[in-house]
Amino acid sequence: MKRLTTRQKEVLESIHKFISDHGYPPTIREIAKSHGFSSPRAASDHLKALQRKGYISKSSLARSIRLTGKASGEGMPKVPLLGRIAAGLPILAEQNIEEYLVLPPDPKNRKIDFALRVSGDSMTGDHIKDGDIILVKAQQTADNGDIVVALLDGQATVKRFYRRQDAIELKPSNPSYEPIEVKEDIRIQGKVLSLYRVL
Amino acid sequence: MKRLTTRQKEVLESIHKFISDHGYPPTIREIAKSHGFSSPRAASDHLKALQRKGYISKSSLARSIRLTGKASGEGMPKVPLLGRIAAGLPILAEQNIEEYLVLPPDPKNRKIDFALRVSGDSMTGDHIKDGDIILVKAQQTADNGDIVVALLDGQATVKRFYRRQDAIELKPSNPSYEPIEVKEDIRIQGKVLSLYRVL
DNA sequence: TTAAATGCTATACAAATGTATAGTAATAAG
DNA sequence: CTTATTACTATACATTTGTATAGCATTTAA
Repeated sequence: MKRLTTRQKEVLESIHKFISDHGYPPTIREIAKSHGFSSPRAASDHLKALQRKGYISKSSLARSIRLTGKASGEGMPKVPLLGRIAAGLPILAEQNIEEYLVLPPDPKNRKIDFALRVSGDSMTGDHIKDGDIILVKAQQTADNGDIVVALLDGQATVKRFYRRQDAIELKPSNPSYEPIEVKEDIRIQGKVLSLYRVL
Repeated sequence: MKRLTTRQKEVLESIHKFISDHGYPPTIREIAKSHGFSSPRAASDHLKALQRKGYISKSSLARSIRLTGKASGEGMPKVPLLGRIAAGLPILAEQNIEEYLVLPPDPKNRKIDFALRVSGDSMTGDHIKDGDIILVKAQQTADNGDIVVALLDGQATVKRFYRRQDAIELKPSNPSYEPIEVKEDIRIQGKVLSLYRVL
């Protein structure tokens, strides 16, 4: 799913709010008005972009906008899906949030704090592949063998966690990658609880 | 809440179904058409009655019907999770249903018909491992390269689908397994759309 | 560097849509 | 018995609404 511009995010958010306030989707002119556009065309352009990027679907009928994915699940738990991690910021900083995901209830009743799109193939030994979305519980430490999210050089990375004598080993499960040794464990951001993949 | 007539119940039910099918409420004419009324007035009369009796609320805007109270509390989509497949029965037979899963809305807005727990490691080349839950759209055929669910010897199996000259090839993505040739494609039960894994 | 995408203003138009008017007939309520 | 409610047909009309046309300035991607 392609990324949205700030403006497009605002428009999508306003549609979400309108539906949750009114119970039915807004018209193009209602969207325009709520953003101060003086022409329906401005709102229509945004809708076309949102549709092209897969965030909404619509027909040529009145009030026929449908939110795909996230907002259609009212009342379900929502977690932030983190995109590119900006260096120096806390991982859950708003700048890092790409969108919000609706999740099914965790089968073991654990709390999911955030989701992250996996990039790279360093964990293919655990059958975690590029593009997979991992669901993560935020925590600062972990047990040996846990799959964790850690910040390395301002980038979020997924690795297996092992506590050594005087360091932490972050081990890729793909043997073509080398294990990484870090001194502090404060870079641990969370533990991976589940995985979701769209084919 | 005043009681409804049979006809009014039918109309209310059709509105409910329309919203759950389309994601937005119907127009007066769409309601009329679905009940075979030749005049929008007929549907409008029913809406007035439903509003007076407190079952809906509406404004004078397009598609502004709202279901009040419990009628609006739509549940999330639930799909059957299939367990051991009983030989000779249709895959969606009640005997095969282990439990019902609440799913997040599909990001591409596709319809999920059932879920299946993967058993075995024949698809590890696609990073689908034992215990994974695959979300499947029911269909009788597929395109080359699709990952499908098929019935082989009364057992549900997940393989890649390839149409050959006079047969169907079901190919495991784990090279230590041999491809399977079948004559008919009527055993295809559905196409795998997404995957969920609990760690 | 050139094309595509973004983000708008302004106006116009045909189709979609809620509502109104004018009836008819059967049933239920007071 | 009379009135309100139910349950419709048929047509008309003003608004609402999506979309189209014609621009323009800025930013992003190839």
